Amino acid sequence: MMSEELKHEETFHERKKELDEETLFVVSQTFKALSDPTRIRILNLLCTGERSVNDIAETLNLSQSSVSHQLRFLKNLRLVKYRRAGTTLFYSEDDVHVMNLLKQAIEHAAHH
Amino acid sequence: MMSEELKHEETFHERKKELDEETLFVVSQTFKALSDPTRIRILNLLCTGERSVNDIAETLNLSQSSVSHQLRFLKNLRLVKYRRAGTTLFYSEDDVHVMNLLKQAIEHAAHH
DNA sequence: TTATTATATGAACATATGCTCATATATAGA
DNA sequence: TCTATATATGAGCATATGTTCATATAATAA
Repeated sequence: MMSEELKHEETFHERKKELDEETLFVVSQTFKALSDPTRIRILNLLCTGERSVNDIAETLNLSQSSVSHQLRFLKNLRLVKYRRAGTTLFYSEDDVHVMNLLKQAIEHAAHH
Repeated sequence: MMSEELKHEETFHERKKELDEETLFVVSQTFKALSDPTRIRILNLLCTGERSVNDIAETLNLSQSSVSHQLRFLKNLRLVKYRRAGTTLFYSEDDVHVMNLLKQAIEHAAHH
């Protein structure tokens, strides 16, 4: 029989179910990125191809500052990348898997 | 040529790209539910079958109150449901699609 | 160099979020 | 009825979040 000290520990069978802190952090951060309407609109726009910051701001009717802040957020998570052309930065998607999660959710929501 | 008033409106070709407010709200709410470590742990636990509130709290080392609050949140979004057995409420998952999004993200995060 | 254009950044602010604590409610049994 | 157990709820609090405003930085052209 198990000792008192061990009775709350996981058995081999249960162990794989619990998520380690690293995975938990990455997953929550990923979904956090997709939990804001502004970021969703930006990512959804980038689905159609690369766009400059001002282009995004004008197309989505957002302030340049707001877009820039959100792009920094998305870039820190490596969900977007950019290339420079003179003074203009063209942002584009950089994580196929996360974009897929977004597309699935949009598809599902739109069909209801 | 287009009038000044119409120059910023969407053409037929562009229209389907922009998300309507309803879709935007549903998608952001869905991902918001998945953006918190506590809720992720709860949902991940419910993947293995129904669980009582206290069971969840003890298994995940969370307070009863915290679990109850989060379950209310998840229930409002219809991501979980419950059945009563005496004074005990057994919660279980109630949205296969969202659970799938979670599983995909966990799989992807764990493989890196 | 100076001016212009595009973008980034930090501070300030209002709102949202998640937790704890105390307490309320609900069901079952004695 | 009274008691015990399981869960729900509201208030309060600390922290996180997203926006705006003003300004800084970077690249280019004159």
